[in-house]
Amino acid sequence: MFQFNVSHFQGKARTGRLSTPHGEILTPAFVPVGTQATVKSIRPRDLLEIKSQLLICNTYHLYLRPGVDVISNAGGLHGFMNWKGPIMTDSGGFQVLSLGAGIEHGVGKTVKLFADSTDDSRVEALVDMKKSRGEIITKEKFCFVSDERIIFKSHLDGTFHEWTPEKSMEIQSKLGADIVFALDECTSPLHNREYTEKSLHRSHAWEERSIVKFRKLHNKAQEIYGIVQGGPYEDLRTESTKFVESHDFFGVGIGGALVNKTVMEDILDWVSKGLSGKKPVHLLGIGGIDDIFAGVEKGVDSFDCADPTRIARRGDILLSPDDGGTRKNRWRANIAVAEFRDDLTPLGINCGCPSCSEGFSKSYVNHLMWSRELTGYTLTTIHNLFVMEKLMAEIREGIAENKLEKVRERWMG
RNA sequence: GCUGAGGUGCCGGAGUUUGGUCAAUCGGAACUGUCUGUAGAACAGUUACUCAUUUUGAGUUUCGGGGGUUCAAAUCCCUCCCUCAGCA
Repeated sequence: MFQFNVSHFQGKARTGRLSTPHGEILTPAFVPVGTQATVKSIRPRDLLEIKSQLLICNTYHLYLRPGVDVISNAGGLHGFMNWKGPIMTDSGGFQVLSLGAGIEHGVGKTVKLFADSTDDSRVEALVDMKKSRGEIITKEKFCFVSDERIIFKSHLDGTFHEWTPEKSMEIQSKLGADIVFALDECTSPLHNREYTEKSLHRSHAWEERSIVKFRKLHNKAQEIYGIVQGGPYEDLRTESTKFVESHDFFGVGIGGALVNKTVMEDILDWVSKGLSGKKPVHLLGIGGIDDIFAGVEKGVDSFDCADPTRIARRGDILLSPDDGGTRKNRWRANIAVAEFRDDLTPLGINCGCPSCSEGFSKSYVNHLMWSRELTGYTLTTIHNLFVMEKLMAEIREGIAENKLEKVRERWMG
């Protein structure tokens, strides 16, 4: 049922086919984020129309609401959300960061660090600086970690929930995604070497418990990815890659990789050296257009990212090179600003996405955004995901024809 | 023409009774920035001018126009203009 076959290589970049019980995924693939069993503001039929192949939903959010049994009784996520294609579920590991140290450190998973940020003294100096400016501390954490378990404090109602790797597996089994992730701890870019190393070994222990539990569940309709952690430290990344490769994981996830752009490329480089090449590789949570090229060229097969759908709801539309997207403008334009109020051209003049080909103008979407009208979010979300799919299709074709550099040149300049 | 109610920053709208802590509460809007396994249809900052600046800052011109009282006026007095409602 599960298979991963590479059909072409160009260097480390590769294109292939990932087979799951709910369909095949052409790789490299972009994975829209559907945290709460919906890609916000659009329907499964919209996803089909723009040729999205695989979604990622979030175990933590769905466990809290509507609850695992509701989804299980509906026939799992596929039945519940009426998306018949492949799905992956995150394990809750990211919430360890986003609800825990992320709040404590006052950062998301990215932070503008120095190029040589593997130097702990400089990272700690940055932490001190952020503390002195009052950018750190302040808010209460929602997630607490120990070797044995995670304790979440629900962001919805404040109730406490204990999670173990075993529990994450049980929940993910009931949710019924095609691909599940082992429970890990995603570390903050502001964690030091000592903590990151300790955390890595804890993640490995959790991942071992995850796979033992997962195999015991004998759920043939699912497969599991392990996750490489290790922060910005080469030896830890190498060790972690070896760990995931040598265990019975179907695929490899790379987590916590976007410390900053420079370090991310280093991390991808270190990890790619340790990969056997047989397992599909998913880069967790990263999907900037430049990041995707960086990942593909190191052998990454799939990317999920909340950014295209999130910025869509703010009025930022993605621009392919056909519509003036460049590295300089970060392939985007904000359609909600006043200068577009009278612009009757489509969002992307040369786009061809459902929103643009139906003729919805910048002026109209500007008005919808300005008025907070829901249709606006739908139109921009469809547009942005379409641009991502256009990018991925070009990348796949580029690799197949040994001209990836031309695709890169077209998008990156 | 009479009577009454008003004229405040991009807009709406506080503040005027008890002059100072008012470059002016609050809301909207705009602009800028942030955003990458979604506590996110979010958040932060800016929105009179000049200088200084890591911060606290200093100065100038502002609350319909003009004049006055006062150490000090969006707030008090005089006068003019304008808007709205009712009555002629």
